[in-house]
Amino acid sequence: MSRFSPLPVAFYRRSCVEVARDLLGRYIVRRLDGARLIVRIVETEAYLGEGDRASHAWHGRVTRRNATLFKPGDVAYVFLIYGMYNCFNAVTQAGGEGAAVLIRAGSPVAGESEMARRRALRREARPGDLAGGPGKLCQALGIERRHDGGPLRRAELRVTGGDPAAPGEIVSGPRVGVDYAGEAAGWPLRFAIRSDPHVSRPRL
DNA sequence: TCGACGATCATCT
DNA sequence: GATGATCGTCGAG
Repeated sequence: MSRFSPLPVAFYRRSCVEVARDLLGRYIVRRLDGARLIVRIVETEAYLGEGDRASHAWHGRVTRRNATLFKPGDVAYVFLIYGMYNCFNAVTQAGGEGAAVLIRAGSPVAGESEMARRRALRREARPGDLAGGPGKLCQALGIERRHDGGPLRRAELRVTGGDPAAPGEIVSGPRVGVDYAGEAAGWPLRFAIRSDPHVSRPRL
């Protein structure tokens, strides 16, 4: 598999946690107004589905907002958070389970100046400024609600083979921003490439 | 119909 | 460390 060919459907139809780890190092390739924006995924979080209180699929509840979560793997789940930012997920597993992987951070590979423009940075970019957080990443890559439900294998937006992280350089810890989720808040479902400067805060 | 809230971020102190 | 921005969605009424 080459760095720029889309990951096959079968890649996503595995356990959510497995996919979350395997997505580290892969590329998100975004075609936008003739430009090509690329980031390498350096941080992910697994959201397991109905048994996971932090998941939008908690309790198996299906609503208009989260319907995409229950599709079979290989589609994007994009939702608006705090009225201002989007979050980009890859839906995983066979379908009907509500399992997905949140893409929390990426390291810019190509199109940095366009990303900086989209992020409206007022100062020189420091590591993590462009895509070091789920909201930032979507802003930098122009990922919006209209991508919700779309396959991750289109020219407009795709996830490709990239430069996968070695298992030994993967670290894990509790997920960010889910303190309300009781026991699930402590589950080590956040994954990142060790010491990568573009990983979001708090650092793992 | 309405009130509460969130898988965040930038900008303060 | 604390706070305000900002709005679609959900579930209660």
